[in-house]
Amino acid sequence: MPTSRRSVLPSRIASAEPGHGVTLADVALAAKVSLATASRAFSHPQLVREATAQRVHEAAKRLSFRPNLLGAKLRAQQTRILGVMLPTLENAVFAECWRGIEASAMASGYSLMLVTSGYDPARESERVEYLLRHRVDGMVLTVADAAASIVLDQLDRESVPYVLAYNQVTAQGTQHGRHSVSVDNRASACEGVKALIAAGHRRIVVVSGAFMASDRARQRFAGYEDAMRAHGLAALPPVCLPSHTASNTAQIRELMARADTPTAFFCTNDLLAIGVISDLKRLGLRVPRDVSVLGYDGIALGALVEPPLATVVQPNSEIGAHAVRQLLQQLKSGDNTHDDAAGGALLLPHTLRVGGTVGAPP
Amino acid sequence: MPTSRRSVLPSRIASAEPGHGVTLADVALAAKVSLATASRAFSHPQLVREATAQRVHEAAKRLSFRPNLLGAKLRAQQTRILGVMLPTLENAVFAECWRGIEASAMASGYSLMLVTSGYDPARESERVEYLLRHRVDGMVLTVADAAASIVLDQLDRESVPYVLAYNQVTAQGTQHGRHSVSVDNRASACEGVKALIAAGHRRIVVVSGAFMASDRARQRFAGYEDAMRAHGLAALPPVCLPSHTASNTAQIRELMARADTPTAFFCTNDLLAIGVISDLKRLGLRVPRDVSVLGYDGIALGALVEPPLATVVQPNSEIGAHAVRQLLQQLKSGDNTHDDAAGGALLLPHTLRVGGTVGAPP
DNA sequence: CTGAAAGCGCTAACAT
DNA sequence: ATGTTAGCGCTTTCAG
Repeated sequence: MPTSRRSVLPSRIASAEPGHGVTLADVALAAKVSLATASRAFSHPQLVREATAQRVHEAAKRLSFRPNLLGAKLRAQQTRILGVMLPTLENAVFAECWRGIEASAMASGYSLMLVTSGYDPARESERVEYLLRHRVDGMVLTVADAAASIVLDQLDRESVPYVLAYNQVTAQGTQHGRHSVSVDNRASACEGVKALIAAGHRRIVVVSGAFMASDRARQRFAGYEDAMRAHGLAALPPVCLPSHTASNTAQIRELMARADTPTAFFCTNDLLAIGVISDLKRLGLRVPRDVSVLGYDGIALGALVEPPLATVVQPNSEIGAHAVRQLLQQLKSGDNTHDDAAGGALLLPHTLRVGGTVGAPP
Repeated sequence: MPTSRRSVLPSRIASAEPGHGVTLADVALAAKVSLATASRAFSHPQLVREATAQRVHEAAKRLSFRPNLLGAKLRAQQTRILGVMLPTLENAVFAECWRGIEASAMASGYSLMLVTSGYDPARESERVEYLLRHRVDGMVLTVADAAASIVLDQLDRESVPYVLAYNQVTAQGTQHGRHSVSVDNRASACEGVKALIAAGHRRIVVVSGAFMASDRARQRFAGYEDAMRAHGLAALPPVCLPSHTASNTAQIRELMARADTPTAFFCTNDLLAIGVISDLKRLGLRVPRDVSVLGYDGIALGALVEPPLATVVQPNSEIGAHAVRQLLQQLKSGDNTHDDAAGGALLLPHTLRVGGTVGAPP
């Protein structure tokens, strides 16, 4: 009678908590089958006679049995849990991405464990270690700078399967067998800036949050340089605004007070763009009448405001969904990241949303 | 030699994956102590001689041992994992709340499992079941309508410890021993509307997303009625906009075309408010010159736009942090939710942000 | 098709 | 202070 030993546990109220404390052994007992058969009735129904399976399921329902995933996971030596590390959810880009991640993981029967890093490398390491202790089967993550990431190096060393989202693996990263899902940051930024140029702009300034720390900001800046160069225009030095969200009226004012005041801003993300537009308004400037602003990300909010934010649109939830799919595939084809020749950067199509905050120069 | 049996597992590459596959038994062996002592060196260092503990830790580092939380959790019969169910992260309110939840949980050594419900009751049940299978010790959640929530009833029945965030437990909920952390929705909304009235507005219309489905929308509407009544004004019927984010220019136009056109809108959340402001602009109306708009939530973005969104500010990340703290306390004081007399609604202070999109009526 | 039994990695009595 | 041992709930050979 393997059921009676549970009474040693402190203050377990027998029937007050249905499903809590009912084990597969109890179900087996109630269905008058062995533990093994009960297990099979759930995991491998084809290995058990129809009628027997029925009995087991009935007993399970009657006892409101809830399988304890912990036991299964421990035994199976794989958790079917995916770790997800994103910089923050307060930037809608990542919130939208999470939607894709969750949908994709759920659809494949995988669970998720989310942590945020706040773009802080120290926290990145700590959180990853934390995910690893939970024995996640793999991870989807966005790091500040993939090219200089201690945490990715560690993951490579331990050959933990992972897929980057948004960070775009470059030639150098490919050697490590890294995988990534993103848009083509450089080409898409170039396209966006070309649209600005096509609208008549010549003095275009890039505005970026932590420029040095973000690989994407740098890639997008390179795209800007490409576009400017292609049209024989001088690339201006980027302006770095301290925070991703705070208003920086002072810096903007200074910029607009210079001799050759820019006629357009290319902000490396939408949140920043929205902040810049507000700063501009505060200075009495109208957008796009006096200055044009182009963002990057394509968060839903951008389409909501008036005028709509012109921007380079990434398929955020798709990026998340594909990252999971990619990771799952990697898991299936053996734990070793390095054997998959199809690895590297998966580039998803971007689109341009123009009009709105982009117009002709004054 | 309990270490050699692991070789039966399929394709385990011995030293390629440090930490992966190294068990406490290996560490014990290397440190020449028993499994129990090795365990104690980590969990109860005071029960072990200094020098011994040292040896164990060294061995652990040398083998890059990473504890498998699964084993510990299974044995401990508590996972130290908290489930979190939020409607969506794409509304910044919940993203901000998550920040508080994560910080608070991490600080207390708890892990998190996040799911989103999309305000869909069916998905709510499914996701909660999912969390329960993972044996979360308790949950923090926000449901569409706490008063009519199947999932909360289930949680009550099974006496799973949980704390509501944003949903405000009312007298009826208190009987079930429910806990919640929120602002005082009704009083704060009332205050907000009074500010509108103080600015000179008389014809104030409430705009809400899914009104019938959201308890908070209803409570905030009640606050609006209180304010109107207190000033002898007629409460107008609320306007329900289908989506939380979509633009609804047509409906707004219709509203503004009526004889007694409202001079102010009270939107039951900030995202909605931002949408309404854009719709108004599209109709050629200026905010707050022609119409005033008051939001509710206090998302960071609202302070960023120009003019800044007038709104009722909730301490979102605090709500999350307190919900976790509350839950942890509940877990400590025994699993039974119903014995805690201190239960009920924890109300956090709200603030008002006026000016910006609220001005005098035309 | 079903059962018995051996663990997955860890912790906590219970002995020394 | 340390070792021995018995499981946590589940899956899965290996035998019948």
